[in-house]
Amino acid sequence: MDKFVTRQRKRSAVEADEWKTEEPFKKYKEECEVEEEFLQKIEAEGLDCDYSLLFDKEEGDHLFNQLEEELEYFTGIEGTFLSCDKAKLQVYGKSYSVPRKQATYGDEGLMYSFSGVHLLAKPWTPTLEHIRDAVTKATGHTFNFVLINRYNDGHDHIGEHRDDERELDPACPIASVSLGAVRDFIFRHKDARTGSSKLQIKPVKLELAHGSLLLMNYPTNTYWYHSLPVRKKVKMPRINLTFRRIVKNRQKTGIKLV
DNA sequence: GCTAGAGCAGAGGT
DNA sequence: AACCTCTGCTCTAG
Repeated sequence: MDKFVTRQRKRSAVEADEWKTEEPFKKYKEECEVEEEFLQKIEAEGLDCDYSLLFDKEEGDHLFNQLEEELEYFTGIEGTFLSCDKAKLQVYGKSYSVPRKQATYGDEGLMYSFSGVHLLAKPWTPTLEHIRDAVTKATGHTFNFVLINRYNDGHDHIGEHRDDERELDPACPIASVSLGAVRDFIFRHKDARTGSSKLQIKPVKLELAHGSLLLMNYPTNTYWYHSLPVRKKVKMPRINLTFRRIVKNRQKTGIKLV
């Protein structure tokens, strides 16, 4: 009797029409911003995160626009650039387009690896340095690398995964900055993914707002998988920046560069 | 307030 | 770490 019915009655015919286009996103965002708390501790068994708003709307909008101009995303693997604007990935013997766009920036010579692909970091841009320094100021941690995922709309997503611990400094949290569309973000404990123990540990669901910072502290990444699921109602893009500290001598040896 | 169809979200197999 | 298929839930028009 819910919320939806009440909302429907309040709305005029004009508003109802707008609701079908971009309005829901704007209203949703406004609601979220009002309700947002400054700092939120998120805890569960082996999960330790801090959520806060790092940038207000105005600054977030500015940074988003700057990044849209500055960033160069990977469009292919093994040095082959495809006509399609998204990179391809081999999964179960089939080739798929990566359902998002990715870029890596950081200190000279650093590399990030996943699914057998090795991505060489591009040099920091002014905007990325600005965001990185803001995160350092807020957290007290320094970072030498950032992985950027751009989700064009609610169809773009990333499946459940953990970040590769072998090349990360475990003492340094992973700092995730969100700009643009609000998206759901889900943590699931590794033991809750199969069979009997499935019901014991519930997933932890968050909404990541425009300008927000999510700090994933140790040992979160050891026990919990995370994902950004499909949300078809979302029509706007989101840029996510995950700042990390990579330990050089633990890096896998690169065979392929992009 | 109820019902049925459409569309979406989540889980498992590949 | 991707898609496809199946199932069950929610939304919404009538």
